[in-house]
Amino acid sequence: MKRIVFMGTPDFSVPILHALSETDYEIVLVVTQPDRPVGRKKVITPPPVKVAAEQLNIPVFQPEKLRENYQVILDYKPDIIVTAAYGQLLPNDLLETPEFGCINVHASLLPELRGGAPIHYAIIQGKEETGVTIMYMAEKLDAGDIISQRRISIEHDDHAGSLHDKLSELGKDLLLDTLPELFKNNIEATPQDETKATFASNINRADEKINWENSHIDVYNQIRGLHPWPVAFTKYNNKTMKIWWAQLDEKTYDCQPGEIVDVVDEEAIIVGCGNQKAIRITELQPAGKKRMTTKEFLLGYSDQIKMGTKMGETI
RNA sequence: CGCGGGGUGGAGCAGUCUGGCAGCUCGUCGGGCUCAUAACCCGGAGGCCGCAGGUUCAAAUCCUGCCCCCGCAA
Repeated sequence: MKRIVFMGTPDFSVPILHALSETDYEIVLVVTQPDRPVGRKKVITPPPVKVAAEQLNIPVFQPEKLRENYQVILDYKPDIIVTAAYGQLLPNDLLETPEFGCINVHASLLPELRGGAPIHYAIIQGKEETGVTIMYMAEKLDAGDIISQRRISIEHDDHAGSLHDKLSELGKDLLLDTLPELFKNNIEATPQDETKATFASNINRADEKINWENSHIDVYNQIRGLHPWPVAFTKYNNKTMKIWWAQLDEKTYDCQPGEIVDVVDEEAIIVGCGNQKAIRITELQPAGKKRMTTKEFLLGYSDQIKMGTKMGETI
């Protein structure tokens, strides 16, 4: 029976862990990030993979710095290390030790979208197709030789959340199909084409702010690419307003970027973008309030939404 | 003790500063109009105003403590 050490941290990794646990392979150890303070109240919270591993009665190891503290993993004598969104780079000692190597499940079609936020950026960049890649891990982030890939199309109304779930499932399936071939030494890995590498580093605050100068397509992709986390935002009346959901409006408007040009059926606020087209905001969240539909918002805030005023401006 | 907004019928809000009948929009129920309607007209139900204490003739409103939700920052 092959001995597997699984390394992962967020929700993306959980279905993969569960699937592995139902195979004939033995998961001897789960490595995940340490419990972290979460949210405003800083409640110490275990990562999803830890919760799942404990339910499966698998030992859990949570080094603060893997590079300085990995002997435990070697002691478990894994035949292979499988990672999926673990969150730390593996030291060379680990990469070189297991007989069948260290492989990673990555949520993009490498060499595109290397880095920590490939799902978000696949949508933000308006891609119509993405996928998952299983590759050997190299010292450099997400740069190892490709073992297998599987594609999936991005639907027009997909968002980061829906695509995340699909890719997690896809990655799980691909891993279950790939592992047997790997153990039979049936695979030949292909080096990545470095000239085609693109990067999707973690989302920062600036990436979440809507630039109304952009085309309505780009704005729409940004909104759905950041939904349901961390959510795109703009400014209105000098306060933060999160934009949870919107639709494209293909009509041409004579408008300034960010200008409110119309309110339709009392349930959508239409905001002009840089290309004279617009988006229809259908779900939003004013600062200090809960997420709500535009219809609900207008019941109480309609006097604050005036035609011709602009979103995105900090007064 | 990091900064800030908030808790008011089922939903979203006003009212609080300056104490004095619980208000708006929507939904809901009943009736009417209509070929018809999510449109329009009429009528009704639905509130411990987050919790506890204090001040007052009188508290959603002022004072004190607590709970909860959210936007930032980290």
